[in-house]
Formats: sequence, C-alpha cells, structure tokens
Amino acid sequence: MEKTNIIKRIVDAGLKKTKYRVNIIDLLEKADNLLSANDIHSILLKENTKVDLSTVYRTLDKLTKNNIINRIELEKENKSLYEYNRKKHHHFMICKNCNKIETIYECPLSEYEEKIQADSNFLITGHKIEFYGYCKDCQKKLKIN
Amino acid sequence: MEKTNIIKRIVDAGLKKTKYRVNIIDLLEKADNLLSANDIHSILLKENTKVDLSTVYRTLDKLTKNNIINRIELEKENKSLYEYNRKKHHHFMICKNCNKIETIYECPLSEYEEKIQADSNFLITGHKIEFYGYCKDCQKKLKIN
DNA sequence: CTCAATGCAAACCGTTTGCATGCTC
DNA sequence: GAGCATGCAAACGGTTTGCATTGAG
Repeated sequence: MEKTNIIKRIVDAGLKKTKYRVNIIDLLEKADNLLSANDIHSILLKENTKVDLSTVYRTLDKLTKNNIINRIELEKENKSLYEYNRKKHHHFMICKNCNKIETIYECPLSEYEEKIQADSNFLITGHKIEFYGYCKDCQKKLKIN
Repeated sequence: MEKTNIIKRIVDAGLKKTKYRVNIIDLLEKADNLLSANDIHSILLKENTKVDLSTVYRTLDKLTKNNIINRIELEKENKSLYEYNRKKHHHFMICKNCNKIETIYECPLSEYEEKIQADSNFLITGHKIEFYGYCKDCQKKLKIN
C-alpha cells in the first residue's frame, strides 16, 4: 500500500498522523503472517526505528480500536497477534505440531448463526472459529496418514 | 458425583489420589459455570481447605492432561477457565456486555471440517467456536432491538 | 498553544519454577 | 523407601500505567 493511502486511513479515522502509526500499518500490511507486539518492536528496531515497547502497545491499541488492524487472540498463544484489517471475514487453522497458522477465507457459519439465535436468548453479533490439526509438513514429519 | 467415583477417575488415570485432586474435581463437577484457578483457590480457602495457588495450578494441569477436566481459553479472558469434562463436544456464547458465558450443546461444523480438509493441506483434528453477542438481560439493559 | 503521543521505569497479574519437605503407594 | 505432591518464595512474560517530555495540528 502507498504511504499516502496509509496516511489517509489514519486521518480518516480522526487520528494524528505519527511516524510509528504509519510504520506499523505499513509493516502489518506487508506481513504475510500474524505479528505480535514484540515482533513488531523487534522489526522496527532492526530497521533503525527506535521506539519503546509501550508505544508499540499503545499504537496497536489505537489502530485496533479504529478498525485499521485486528487483534487476534488464539488458543495456546499467550500473547495477542495482529493483522492488517482487510475487512474480509475469515478464520484460522493452527498446526498442533509447529504452530503454523493458515487463514481460511470462507465461513461456514452465516446461516447457522440465525438458527442458534432462534434457539437461544442471545443476540448473536459475531463469532470466531479456530481449526486445529496438522499442516502438510508436519503430517509428513510425524508420519500421520 | 459420589466421592468414590471421583477417586475412581483419578486412579483409572494412573494418578495418585490426593486431597486436592478429589476436592477440585468435586468442585468443578458441581459448578454450573467455568472457574479460573483463582476462583478455585478462593473457594477452597473459604471451605477451610488451605492450599497454595501453585498447587491449584499444578493440579489443574495434571487433571487437564489426563482429560478429567478441560482448560478453556476464551478471547478477552486473560486467564484460563476450567470445567469438568463431560465428554460432550460443545461451544460457548459470550455476552459482550456482561461477559456471561453460555454453553451450546450442538455443533454445526462436523461436515464442514471434511470440506475444508479437502480444500486445504491441513489434516483437521478439531476446532473451537466462540459466539459473541448480547445475553437476554443485556439486550434489555442496553435497549438493543 | 493545546492536547495527544512518546519514552522510561515501574507496576501488574496470571502463571511457572526451584527447592526443601511431606505424603501416597 | 522411592518418587510424586505440596508450600513457599521468587521469577517470568506479556501488558499496562504514571509521569515528565515531545510533537502534531
């Protein structure tokens, strides 16, 4: 994504444009996997962008609350992970052996939510699914199948 | 559940029968909601069963690994919750307002897993679903609908 | 100029661990 | 008696917070 578009997203959200916000959005937009606050902090330091961890946390918080990025909390991860918000509803598959995370861009639950709602007292507004299993490599490694 | 049955479960799992293991299983079996390590610790103290928090953690760990209880990690809870393992596959609904947790004893994903598997390189062995929304009380309170 | 963003250091909180002692089998 | 379970105190790791300083609009 172009820098100008990143800045537009920040300003459109009513946020101040700062160095770290631009940097972090850029970085997440380019990343092809989920990143933790610590991952992001390390990457920035490696790029000679000196920044405090607490600033990274505060930035991620702001961007999450403004729906520019998503905070993902997965079972067995003791930390939050972040992704650029591409506005496409999706879920994850997690390898129980190597912890690789793959995205599923498809959702089986749209009609089911209505059904559940009819049966319950809850007004359902969303859901989260995680699939567990073994990725291709680990199936081989562990000789599963 | 009778004490003798609890003890049977412990012994059958090849574990030593100890005071706290019996106590904690009993407590979780009777509980009608999910409990945290800290909840359990407090309840035991209140019942005049003096026990260290670290022992509670170690006990919960052992029981989880032996499938006598389940460890549940829900989004937005920064701590693990535990339930007695009734061996029935189920999911949870979480109220975004009051955090009430309700159980859904029904699963929409059994066939879907096969489909996803055909489309991907993963060998899927399980999944987890959380539904978010508003419970009956909070719908009223917040005047939703 | 004002208020929000940042750096720094310290606190927080759930959880884990090392070690000496106690208990179950 | 051997080895696991427990208590105690301390560490751990991700995250948050208070406060003084800097920077964006």
